[in-house]
Amino acid sequence: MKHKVVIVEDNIPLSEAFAEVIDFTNDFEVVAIYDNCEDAIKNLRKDCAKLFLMDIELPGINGVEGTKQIKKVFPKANIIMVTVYENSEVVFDALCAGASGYLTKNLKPEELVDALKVSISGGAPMSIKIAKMVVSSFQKKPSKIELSKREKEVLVLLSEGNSYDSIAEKLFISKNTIKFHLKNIYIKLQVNSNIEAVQKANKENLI
Amino acid sequence: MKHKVVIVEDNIPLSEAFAEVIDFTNDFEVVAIYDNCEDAIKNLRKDCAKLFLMDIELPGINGVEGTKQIKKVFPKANIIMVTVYENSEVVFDALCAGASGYLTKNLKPEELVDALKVSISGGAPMSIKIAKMVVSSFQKKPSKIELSKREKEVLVLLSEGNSYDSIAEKLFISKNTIKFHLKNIYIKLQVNSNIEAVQKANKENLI
DNA sequence: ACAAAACCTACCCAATTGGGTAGGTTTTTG
DNA sequence: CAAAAACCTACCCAATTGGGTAGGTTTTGT
Repeated sequence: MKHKVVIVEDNIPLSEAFAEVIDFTNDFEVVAIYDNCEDAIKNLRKDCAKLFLMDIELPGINGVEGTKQIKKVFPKANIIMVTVYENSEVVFDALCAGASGYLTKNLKPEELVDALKVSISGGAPMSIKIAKMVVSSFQKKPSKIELSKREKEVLVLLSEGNSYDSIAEKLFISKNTIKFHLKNIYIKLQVNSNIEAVQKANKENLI
Repeated sequence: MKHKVVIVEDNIPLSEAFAEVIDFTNDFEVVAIYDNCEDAIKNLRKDCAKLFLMDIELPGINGVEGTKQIKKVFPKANIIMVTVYENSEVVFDALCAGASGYLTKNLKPEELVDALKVSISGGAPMSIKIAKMVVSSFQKKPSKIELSKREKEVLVLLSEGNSYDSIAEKLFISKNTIKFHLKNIYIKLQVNSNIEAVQKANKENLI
């Protein structure tokens, strides 16, 4: 039994080329080709495919939105984005939407097939550049802002929802001292409210 | 000119096997093998390698900590973790520390060489399972908590550090209404302060 | 058309927070 | 050692926030 693949791509020659490559394999077969997400979503249950090759730039519903909708119906669908976009925002949007892989259109036939194999076996096919982007997104650069140990403690407790009183109790110091530290924290972070301080500390990886 | 590789691995037979594979290639050569991070860090400038194969479980400084220190001296070092650990915490710790790739020890010789090639060309070599984990980490599951459109607007503005007054101005409604919405938000999120609300909303991907 | 939900406003009071000054001790560092 | 930095406390006052009640309009769904 071959794995069913649906292609959603408005560049017809390209989708036909993909289909030809896929149908040539022993393990995969293309059950439908759509040039828009709407039709793909309409026929989801009929096609009953586990694998999707999804373009991003599509007329009507775009690929990211389409991915969300397909995943809502079939959470286990493997949706591989195949697009020309390589800028970080689109990539992360697609991954957040539930894409299980991300390839760029300049891929070779065997790469396409490899990606399908990787995907069906629970992996996440990615082009080299995308993999790098994804990994890089974890590498938080340290902030240049320096908080003292005590200031960090206060900020952490504050971020957990403690009131000044509660922080004071937990650190065994007076509420006035908490205020004193926060005042200094606000200056260092250049903010003027507790919420901003917590947000900024999070963004700067200070806590 | 071959690319210099340093191996940090306390399983000597394994590190020697790696070295043998690497030295057999035309593009890479092992310039040093260490069974601990301390020595590797000490000889950083002498070895002057661009590539590191780093074990995680090491006596003394562990691989994650070692990675941080090496990246501090050589931010451009390509450090590939090669370990048996596959649990998410360790993987993400390693990536955050600056690892540019993550492989598991059951890898084949050609996979090792491929990883080096990928890494040197700016990519991020990962085993299939790790790639999947990394991609999955982006897929935020939607919260079951439902906020109205207005409540989200208020919460977003609050999270940006606006005071009630400021939020009221921006939404063209009265401060009292802001308080009203926040009261409801606090109930829905089961919190009782603005900071907690913002934190929880972030955690639940509500804003 | 009706009910439910969402949205809006106002008022009150208690509690918390922000910002300031003024001073003290302890720890770190040149 | 002396200076600097971090840490601590207290007090004051203005402003903001939390929590409550009581009512209104608009939008949504059945």
